[in-house]
Amino acid sequence: MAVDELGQDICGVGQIDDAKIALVREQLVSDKMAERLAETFKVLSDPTRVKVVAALLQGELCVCEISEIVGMSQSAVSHQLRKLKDLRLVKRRKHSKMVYYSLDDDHILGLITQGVDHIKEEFPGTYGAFAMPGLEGDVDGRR
Amino acid sequence: MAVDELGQDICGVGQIDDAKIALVREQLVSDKMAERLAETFKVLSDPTRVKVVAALLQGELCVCEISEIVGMSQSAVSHQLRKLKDLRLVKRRKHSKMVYYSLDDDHILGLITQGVDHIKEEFPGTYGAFAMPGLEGDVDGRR
DNA sequence: TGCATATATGAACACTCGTTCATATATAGG
DNA sequence: CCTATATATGAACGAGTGTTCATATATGCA
Repeated sequence: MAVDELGQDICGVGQIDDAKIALVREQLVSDKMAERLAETFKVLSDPTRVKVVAALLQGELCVCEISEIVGMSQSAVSHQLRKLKDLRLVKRRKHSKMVYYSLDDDHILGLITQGVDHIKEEFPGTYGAFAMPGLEGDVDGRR
Repeated sequence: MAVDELGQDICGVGQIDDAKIALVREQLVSDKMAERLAETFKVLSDPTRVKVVAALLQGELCVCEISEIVGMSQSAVSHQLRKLKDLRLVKRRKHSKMVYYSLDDDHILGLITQGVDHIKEEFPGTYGAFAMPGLEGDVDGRR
């Protein structure tokens, strides 16, 4: 039976509890993976950064273009780009005075796509233009 | 040429700027979608919630089982389950005194899978057991 | 060299978040 | 009824976040 760290009974559902919990724990993500997954999702947990990433799905852009597109100050965008870069969602390319940012790998598109599909299923409705490569879904979220 | 709200030139890269920015903006996610995407990712941006979701990938669990599995207090888990439920990542089923939680739809597995693939590409290495359905990747992240 | 422009960054602020603690609600069993 | 158990929740605390503002760095051009 499952007991807590004080040795008291919890969740009195029978004697197979311990085995079940041990089994689930065995198959669970490691602490390190859970932490890195959380970090990765956290960097996409801000509307400004989502917009930046969505804009970059269409190709590389310099900082001031991104700033114009998402409607935020150059400083704010620069701070956010650093976070995206630290978590390796975007990479930089310098050319003369400008710095061009682009997506670092193609799992980013997959993450956004899964997120969009989830939202369209849970909150059906139209969300405006969203016809980026690989995301040409209709309003029902089917493709 | 792109100008800021004061009418000053920015990003002096030529006269096609305005058109490019307008084009990217047209294809951009809507404000509402960006907000909802950020909300969805935010709920996965905490290691405790990631572990809860990962545990539920193996099937439904009651609160005290989840509490045991992730090693957190019943209260903390209950608070987090509410957030997961508000964002419709999990759903509840009551039976006598217990409440059983399970994943709400199958995009959640997709989100975790994409996240894991991204992490295994950016930070190669072993992350312990992670052999949940659909996630039987080797240490290189290939399948 | 000197000035303008593109980007980065540190400090500071209001705001949000996750946990703990205490307590409330609900159900089962006597 | 009363007690025990499973879960939910409000308050409060420290920790962290995103923005703005001022300023620093770096590059291009005259």
